[in-house]
Amino acid sequence: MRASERAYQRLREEILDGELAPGAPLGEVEQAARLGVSRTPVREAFARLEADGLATAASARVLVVAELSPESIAALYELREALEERAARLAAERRDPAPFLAVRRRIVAATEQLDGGADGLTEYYAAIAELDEAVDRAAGNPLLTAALRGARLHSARVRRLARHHPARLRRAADEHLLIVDAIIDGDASLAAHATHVHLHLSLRHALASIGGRSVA
Amino acid sequence: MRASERAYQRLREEILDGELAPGAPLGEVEQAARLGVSRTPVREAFARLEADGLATAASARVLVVAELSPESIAALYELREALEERAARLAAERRDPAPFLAVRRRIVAATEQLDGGADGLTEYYAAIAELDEAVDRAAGNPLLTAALRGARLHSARVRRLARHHPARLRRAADEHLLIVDAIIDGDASLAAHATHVHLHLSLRHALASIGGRSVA
DNA sequence: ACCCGGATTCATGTATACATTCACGCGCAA
DNA sequence: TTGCGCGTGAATGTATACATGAATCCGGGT
Repeated sequence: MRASERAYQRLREEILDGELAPGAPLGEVEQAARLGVSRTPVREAFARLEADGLATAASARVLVVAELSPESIAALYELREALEERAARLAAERRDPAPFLAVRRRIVAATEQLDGGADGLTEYYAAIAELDEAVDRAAGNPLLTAALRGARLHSARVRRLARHHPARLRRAADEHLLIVDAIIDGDASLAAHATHVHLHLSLRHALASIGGRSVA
Repeated sequence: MRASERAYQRLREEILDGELAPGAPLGEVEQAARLGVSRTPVREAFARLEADGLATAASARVLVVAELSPESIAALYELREALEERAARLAAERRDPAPFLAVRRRIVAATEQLDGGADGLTEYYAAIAELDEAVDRAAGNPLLTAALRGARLHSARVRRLARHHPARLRRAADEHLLIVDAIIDGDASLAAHATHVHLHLSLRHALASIGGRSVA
């Protein structure tokens, strides 16, 4: 694999996992040394991270890991609402239930294994990721999918911050199933509204979970 | 100014203006020679263009100017609908009429000069750009603004393709004024619906104007 | 004549050397 | 003591040399 690709994925993972904390400075030489590549691929990785919004220019010449304040989390969910609602609506209008029937089974199965520790959690998130992908495919709008990709990246950061109780995950699964069923039924309006409700509750849980502390 | 910045802006302008036609290959050495810089800043410019969606990887190692088919235009307007409607709604809810009163005057003045040739057209688009900026400010959501920036970039390409008759521009101005008035009145619902209508009509005009030919 | 395989070539991918600019700190003067 | 100014340094910005690998073209075989 290309060195720039490895550098990008590694840095992205570290930012999403919180190993690189919000506000942490990103120096080319430092990261190049740490990752074992030259500055050139690191520069490219930095550029992609900045385009993703995971890194921001603190001043003219210093790049830092993007902040993650309650305000920015609220803004993120506002954006996701606009995008996911539209995507869900388009998916429902498509009327191609087959992939969603498959996703539905996977979500149900994953929910039953939620007490199985870390593996259960991983499978749960994988199932949700498959739902996202199915929605993107059905929506059939590459630009929308690209915009959603960025928003979901940020959501992964939030997810790690907000420790998810099994109770919340179980309820979230129900919300997801309602969305899936609406899409299967071709009920675009319900798909959109159910998506809205899900995001609203997710945001409320996330903000409550981090308790207002700015994770800078 | 940095060479990479100049290269990016120049290439972006040329893509938006159509001088670099959709499908045109972007070679590092070629553009570096043409722009009078080394490959390094050109690489950075290419990366930004790809992040903007103005360039896409045709194969593993060749980058081309992004296509602009009727399908992608429709997809673009679908994305803009989702984003602009939300932004207009947020702006209306903010209830800070002052900047919109100013923009309103500017749009009205620009509309009256629409027969004044190229200058009138430039002023018209500048007024619309000011409206976009005012909406972004009022929405107060940096992520939403960033997503809109990308979508509006693509719209600039479409605009150049669809030769705009004065009649359409005058009508578009009316649509914009309705949006502005809704925001001034704090009528979020009307602002969103008026935005929807405007984008719908703009898309219809654009598609009719380019007559279904795929501008690849 | 057609197809397959390998060498060649050229664009990209990476590393590194050089240029530039900004920031920090030290020293001098008021 | 404090403020200004210059020098030094360390970072980024740029250029270029080198490595890699994919696409093409040619030659041999079927």
